[in-house]
Amino acid sequence: MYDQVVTQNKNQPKHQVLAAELRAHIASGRWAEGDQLPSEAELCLQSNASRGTVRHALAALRAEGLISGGQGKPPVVAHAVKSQSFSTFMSFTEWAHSVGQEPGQRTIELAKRTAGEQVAQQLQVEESSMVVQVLRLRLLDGTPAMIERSSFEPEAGRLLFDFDTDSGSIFSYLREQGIDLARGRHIIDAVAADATDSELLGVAQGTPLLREQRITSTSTGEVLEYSDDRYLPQLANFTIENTSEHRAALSRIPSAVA
Amino acid sequence: MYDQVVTQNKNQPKHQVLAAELRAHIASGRWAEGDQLPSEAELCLQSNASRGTVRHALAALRAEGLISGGQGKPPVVAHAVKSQSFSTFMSFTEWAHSVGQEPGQRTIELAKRTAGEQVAQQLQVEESSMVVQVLRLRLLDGTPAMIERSSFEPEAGRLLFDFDTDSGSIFSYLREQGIDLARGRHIIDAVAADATDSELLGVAQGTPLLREQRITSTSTGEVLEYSDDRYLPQLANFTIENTSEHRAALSRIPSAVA
DNA sequence: CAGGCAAACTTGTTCAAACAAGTGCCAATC
DNA sequence: GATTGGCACTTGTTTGAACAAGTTTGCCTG
Repeated sequence: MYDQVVTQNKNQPKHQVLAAELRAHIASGRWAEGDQLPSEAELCLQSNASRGTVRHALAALRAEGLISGGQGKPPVVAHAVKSQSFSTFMSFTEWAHSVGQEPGQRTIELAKRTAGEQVAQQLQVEESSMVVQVLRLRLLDGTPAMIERSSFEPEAGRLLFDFDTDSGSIFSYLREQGIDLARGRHIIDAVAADATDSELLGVAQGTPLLREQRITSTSTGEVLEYSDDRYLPQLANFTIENTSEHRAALSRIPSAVA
Repeated sequence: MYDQVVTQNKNQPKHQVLAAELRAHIASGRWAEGDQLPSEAELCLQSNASRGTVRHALAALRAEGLISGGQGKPPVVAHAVKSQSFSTFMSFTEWAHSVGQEPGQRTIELAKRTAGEQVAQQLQVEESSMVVQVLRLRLLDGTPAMIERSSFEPEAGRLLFDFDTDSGSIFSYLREQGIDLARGRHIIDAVAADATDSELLGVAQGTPLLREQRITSTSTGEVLEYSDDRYLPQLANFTIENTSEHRAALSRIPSAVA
């Protein structure tokens, strides 16, 4: 069973290292759904950590819904939707790889233009401000899967003119360039495929698409990106679990009556 | 500022009581977005709890995305999507009330019938098993907002024949009857309005609807309900936030190529 | 053989101490 | 006036102890 010694990473707290290792064991299938984890006492011995530290790591996994259980019994692996790391969730490319599919992208347009009303509102700039916009078709295993319309505030966006947007992940590239992409807000609804969508995805106009609007901010809250991603719903969905013990952070939000 | 003394509730741990009180302060608007919470030292004094207990409560709020911040500074209220409690998320009626809207419902049908392939699969029963099904139109402030198709395994479902399904929340009623509704799984995608949807919601067939498929289980994992809820997307969406520090429990899931 | 009870084991909660690391403010110096 | 350093304050991590509460196992008795 769990016999790997936790190695203290100087840059990372012990509880985070342990949580990551436990996640890896679950992700690798070593502990399958329904399997019981080692007891806290065992984890303490094997990780050379105090019980408080072990519990701290387990609490993180509980909050993610990865494990569950109750007093008197070691935790079990939940029949779990695996939670996805920040970057896996934010980057289509990374996500596709993580689910064993080949990501692809075709850039339709990269432009600098005035924001317009909606983009201005989301990026918290003036309507007449210049922003950088990208329109891309994203593919999974060669199949068109999603249309991505991203708008960037100009400082971050100008970096994209030095990047081959057909090569992969803008999110990863910007992070490599030192841009602080740290927070995301995701609004999920449904829209009808417009003319561009229908042409690129190869579906009829009006076809229901699963839309994710994503707002990406720095760790201090400055908005850097607003993106409108439209998925073919037969190719992807969003899934979450909640329990009476742990709230799901997902909220159902009412909109104004049209 | 925070001057209310935390009262120890014998049935609830101190850290949960404190977390609930902090949530209430935020929800009431007493602490607005961006406002700083009292320091941990102050919270310890005022709640008569140890620093560990205070941090435990704050950790829960962090995991929900309700507060954020870093070392050396007290937490601030995030520009937060408020997380919703288990029951608020699972019950349309309770959710509507929580967002200040008047819920309504009109039962189209309550029936006992054989499950059929998809319901059987989701409820983990045989296709020829009898299940109880409800079709309802749900309204917000008198406006049609959602079509709900729920299927219950027979033990729980038979209780519904003694319940006025036009009066409110099935979820709440079943819980009051002692049914252990403790876990939920939610799959969000988009579908085209079918003939029933279009008639009840007053939209054209093929209109994109935001679909939430919900599977409700007991705390030990027995599936009790499968529901297919279809929202008018202009009336509701699902929103979540994630950060590089705290994963969102929501996952993007690929489906098989059609 | 079945049921009940006690003991051992397990997780959940609370408290406290110590140290690390980050923030902010004030005073001194250039 | 600007910059730097020091100090007080703040949060983050780790450890450990004690107790509560739940689970499991083994043994004994009917």
